[in-house]
Amino acid sequence: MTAAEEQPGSAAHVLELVANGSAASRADLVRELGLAASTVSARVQELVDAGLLAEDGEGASRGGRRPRRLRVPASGAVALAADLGSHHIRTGAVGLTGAAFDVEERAHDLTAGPEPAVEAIVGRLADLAERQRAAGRPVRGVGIGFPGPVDPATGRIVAPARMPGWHLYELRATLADRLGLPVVVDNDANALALGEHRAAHASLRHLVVVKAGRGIGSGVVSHGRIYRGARGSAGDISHVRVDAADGRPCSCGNVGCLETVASGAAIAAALRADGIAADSAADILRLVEHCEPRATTLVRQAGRHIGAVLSVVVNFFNPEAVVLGGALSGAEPLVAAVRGVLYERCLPMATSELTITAASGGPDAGLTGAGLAALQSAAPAP
Amino acid sequence: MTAAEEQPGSAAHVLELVANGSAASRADLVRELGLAASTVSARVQELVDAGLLAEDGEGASRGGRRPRRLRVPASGAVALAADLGSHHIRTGAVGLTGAAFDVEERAHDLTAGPEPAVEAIVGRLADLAERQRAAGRPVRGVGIGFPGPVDPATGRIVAPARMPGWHLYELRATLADRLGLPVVVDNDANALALGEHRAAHASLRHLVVVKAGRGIGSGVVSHGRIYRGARGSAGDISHVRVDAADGRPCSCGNVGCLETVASGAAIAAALRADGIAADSAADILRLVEHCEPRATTLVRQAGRHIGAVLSVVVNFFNPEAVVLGGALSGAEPLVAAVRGVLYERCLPMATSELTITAASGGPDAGLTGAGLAALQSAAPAP
DNA sequence: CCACTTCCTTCGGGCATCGAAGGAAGTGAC
DNA sequence: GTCACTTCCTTCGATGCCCGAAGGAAGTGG
Repeated sequence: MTAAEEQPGSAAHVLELVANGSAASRADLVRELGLAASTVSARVQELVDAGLLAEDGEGASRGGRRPRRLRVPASGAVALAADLGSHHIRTGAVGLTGAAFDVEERAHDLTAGPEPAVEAIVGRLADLAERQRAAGRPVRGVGIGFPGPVDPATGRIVAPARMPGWHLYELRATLADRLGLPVVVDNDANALALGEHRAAHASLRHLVVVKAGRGIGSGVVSHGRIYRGARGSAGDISHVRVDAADGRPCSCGNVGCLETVASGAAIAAALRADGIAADSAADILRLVEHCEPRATTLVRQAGRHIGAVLSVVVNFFNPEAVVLGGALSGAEPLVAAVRGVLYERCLPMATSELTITAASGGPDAGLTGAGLAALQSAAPAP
Repeated sequence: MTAAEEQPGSAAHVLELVANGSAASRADLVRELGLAASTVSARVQELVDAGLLAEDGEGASRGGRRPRRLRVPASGAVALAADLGSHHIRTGAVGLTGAAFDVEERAHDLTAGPEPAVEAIVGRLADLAERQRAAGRPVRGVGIGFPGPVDPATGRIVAPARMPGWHLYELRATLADRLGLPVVVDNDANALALGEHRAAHASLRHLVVVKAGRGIGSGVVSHGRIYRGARGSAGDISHVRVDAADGRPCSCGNVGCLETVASGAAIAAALRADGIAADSAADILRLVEHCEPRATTLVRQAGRHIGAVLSVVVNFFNPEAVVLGGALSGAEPLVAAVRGVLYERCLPMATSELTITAASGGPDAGLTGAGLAALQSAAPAP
């Protein structure tokens, strides 16, 4: 029932099923994987021998012998992860279960260019690596979520809006070099999508995860994996033209983009124009929670615009769920507006079994996703 | 370089590579598949023994021994195919190469309900089967392209607009029963997408094929295969709301859908309202070719509306190509308008290597796709 | 306590693929 | 012409993955 990874019954796949709770015993794995019991047993044995999996007492009987429960050992491997925002760097260690340890967020202005950002990231992650190793957890790799387009094959940043100096920056190579670990760099929305998929929707095959914060991004899960499209830019909904934004110049160089009316940055700017102090998405959220009417109106409007664009996506892509993440997804009016527009505009066939929900993975979902991506790409062999 | 089918080196895959011209010898197959030469040889031998593949003289040397050329034998298996339109039934036999034989189109009003349509289809296909068998070509199955939503798992028609009596009709089961052959039923746009992909864009992985005729549909190829989404309704762009259609009631029960301003039916209705006789998409095409200004304007406008919707799709899905098919794609102004809007509105990253083109598979592309789908689903073993 | 279920392992065997080795046929330099 | 080299394809073990049968261990429920 869970996302396929690589081969249907590979070691990595087994590990994932145990880590995310889909399977807690060999018998569960047999049911999930559809492989012969002997095959599963052999694979589990390998993983136990390699220290990547541990037996952990017995589970409840289902009418026969009790299963021997499996779990990922506490001393299991971790990946270091960093979730980069335009104004912060969030770091942490992510285990195979998707749990994040030792999470820390610091303010940092990414627009100041790549060098200071790399210094900050390397500093934080090197400390983190040391602490993890001291705690007996081997560090397998590094995952980075970057708030802009990333070429997934090379780990290079491509033409990010509003971040001069980053274009074609070799972020993966640089970090790999500095940290001496394999590094995976992906778009932040893709990281969030991966994290949400694993944390809350592991059984779904087709999923759209929207990250609504200062900017707007989306990550697409198709057939249980991140879908990137031809050039790696799939999931962009930020620069779709909407009529309500007619003529407004966008950071992408075009005019009338969704981002210019529905992003956190746009809402904050509109509030400031009305003399209401607001800078970040968190500020907006606070205003909405305090029932500031102007903020609520703007957020609801943003939700309607996002919903209008998503209605095309839902009809076209026919996902099983639309998950709203990012700071603004904490605002109920936004979620309600998106829901309303989608149910009103989309085909009944596309919405009849569609889940529309705010992200449930918490503030670490993006971090988790970046870490899981790194763990996944690192070979599970010891 | 070609679409993956099932296992990377299955018999069906080998057959497909030879059929579509990607490989003409065992050595080519080795290069395409990345398998060991011995493995490929064994698989080819099986297919030759089964009569599904034949040796055909020798090819050109590449500096060593000449390869023994492989081809699909003329007496190879075919599938019967039917491409259903709201007002016609087109039938033919499709070989593994994607060539269609014995094609015939008859007028038939599908809105009259399923029973007369089934009679017409069975009549035509039974004749066709007899002729093919007489010519020594075994008939492996039947593929149907239906102009409405199809549940791909069951081959049932689901809630087609404007076609009372078809809802939940068991088209696959009925035809399989009547013809005594395995039947595949799919949406006509999906069939067209499959046909176009094989005929002209076999090396592309992500592709959107729009069918613009009396209605508007689209078929999506992702990772080289038809993408269906959660409920099989993926690819719908017809019922996206566009502002220019504000308030117009649509056959789907909603208002303001793309279909109400950009479909062949809508254009024809607008022309009739202006006193210009037009009924079918073919009529519109004729008017455009005769430079009737009103028709040209309407078609260009339709292209802009379709382009606006596709711009969302292109940003989100990031395909390698957008292919415009269906009768209206023969109108240059429509293609030009779609191109213009896409290049204007989409992200440079999404369009920089995007191909936007009219379908090249000819009028039989949909038929071919339906037939290929049937051949593909029928096991290649004899 | 006895039949039945579930869980898991051991063992032999099937099947697909691989790589090495080599034969057949061709090219091109000398 | 001939000799080295290339390409094409086949034959023949060897290997590795997976399966199913058989069976032991442990529990449940009548």
